[in-house]
Amino acid sequence: MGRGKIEIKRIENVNNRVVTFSKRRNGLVKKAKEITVLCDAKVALIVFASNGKMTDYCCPSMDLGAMLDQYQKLSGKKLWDAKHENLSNEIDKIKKENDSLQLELRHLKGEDIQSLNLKNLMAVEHAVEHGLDKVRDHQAYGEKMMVEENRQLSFQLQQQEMEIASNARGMMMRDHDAQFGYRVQPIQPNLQEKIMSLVID
Amino acid sequence: MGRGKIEIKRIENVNNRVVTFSKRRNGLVKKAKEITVLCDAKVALIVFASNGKMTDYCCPSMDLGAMLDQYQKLSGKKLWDAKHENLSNEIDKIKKENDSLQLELRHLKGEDIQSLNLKNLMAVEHAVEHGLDKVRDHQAYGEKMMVEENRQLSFQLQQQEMEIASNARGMMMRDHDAQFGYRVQPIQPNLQEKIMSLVID
DNA sequence: AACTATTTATAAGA
DNA sequence: TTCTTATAAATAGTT
Repeated sequence: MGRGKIEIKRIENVNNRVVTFSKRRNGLVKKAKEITVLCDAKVALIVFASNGKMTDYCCPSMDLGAMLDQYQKLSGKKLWDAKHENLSNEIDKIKKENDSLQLELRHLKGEDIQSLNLKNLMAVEHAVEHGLDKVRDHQAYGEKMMVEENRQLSFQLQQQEMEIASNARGMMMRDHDAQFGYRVQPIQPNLQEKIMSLVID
Repeated sequence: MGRGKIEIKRIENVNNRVVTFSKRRNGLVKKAKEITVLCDAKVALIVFASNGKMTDYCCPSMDLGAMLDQYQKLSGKKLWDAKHENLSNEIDKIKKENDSLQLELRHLKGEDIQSLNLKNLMAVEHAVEHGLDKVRDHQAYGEKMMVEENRQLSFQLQQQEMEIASNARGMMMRDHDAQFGYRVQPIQPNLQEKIMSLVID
């Protein structure tokens, strides 16, 4: 419908294609609106131009979400129900995992143990005893490290005092021995940090 | 476009309306196909007749699901993402809860305690000690109940023996004292079951 | 963005 | 529904 007949195939001239798109898209939306009004129809229309720009129309009597729900019912095709189901399943799985963790935790804290039989009760006792041992070992280790740190700090202090004494002597000797000056480095520089992290909140 | 001009308003004559719907719906789909081919456009079209019957068209280069994903991105409107987001958020929340439960559990078992500071470490120690006490109390309670149960069983046994002796005596007296017959009931009927659940796997 | 010659869609009738 | 056909509407090519 125009000055000349055209074949229905891709318009190669970019400009013509863009102009034709614009005209026909307007026509399509107009027709969609008309059939909606004339015939009481429900219409949803989404158009993407080749440049990605979108145009859409949805009849006023039903929103797109409802249209698509209806589409899924009538066509049997799934648009989002599948994803939806997967997520729901995952939630169920994680919730169960959560419940069993929570129960185990309560057992280790000595709660709800009425529900345990003797064998499981003994397993819990062993787990708890073992945990307690490890916690106490760890604390003992911390104390041991503290003692070691003390020893090292004392050592460094002594070294620094010696250095100061040496520098003082050097000054008195007009820097005569400066080439033999030295600086003490901590043997394990991060040790103190590690221990402090155990002690400080 | 036809024998006469028409106003764009609802066609009241049902038959005309249905016929017009049919013609215009075909026209709409045809136009949708044409713009798809001519202009490289992506088009999705869903039409419901007033009787509920559905017609749809989707360009061959993209399925409806992908079209709608794109629609949501470009329009910012949510069709099903809202539902999905809720579910995803819930999953995240539960997963985090899960992680912290798991960490707490490991701590109570004496694992990963390097990451605890002294204050938390002591809290864990107290929790574990308390749990151990409760587990041991519970076991002690079970043993005590066992002793008590034994005592009661002995008592019942004795009562039954007396009953049997009494019945034997009654028979000899030709049921003369039957109105004074009695039956021993267990004092705590479910006690044994409770204890067995502690002992049996 | 207008114009307009032509093609296409379709309203009414059969 | 389908076909026909007169007419309205859409639009291809042009300005």
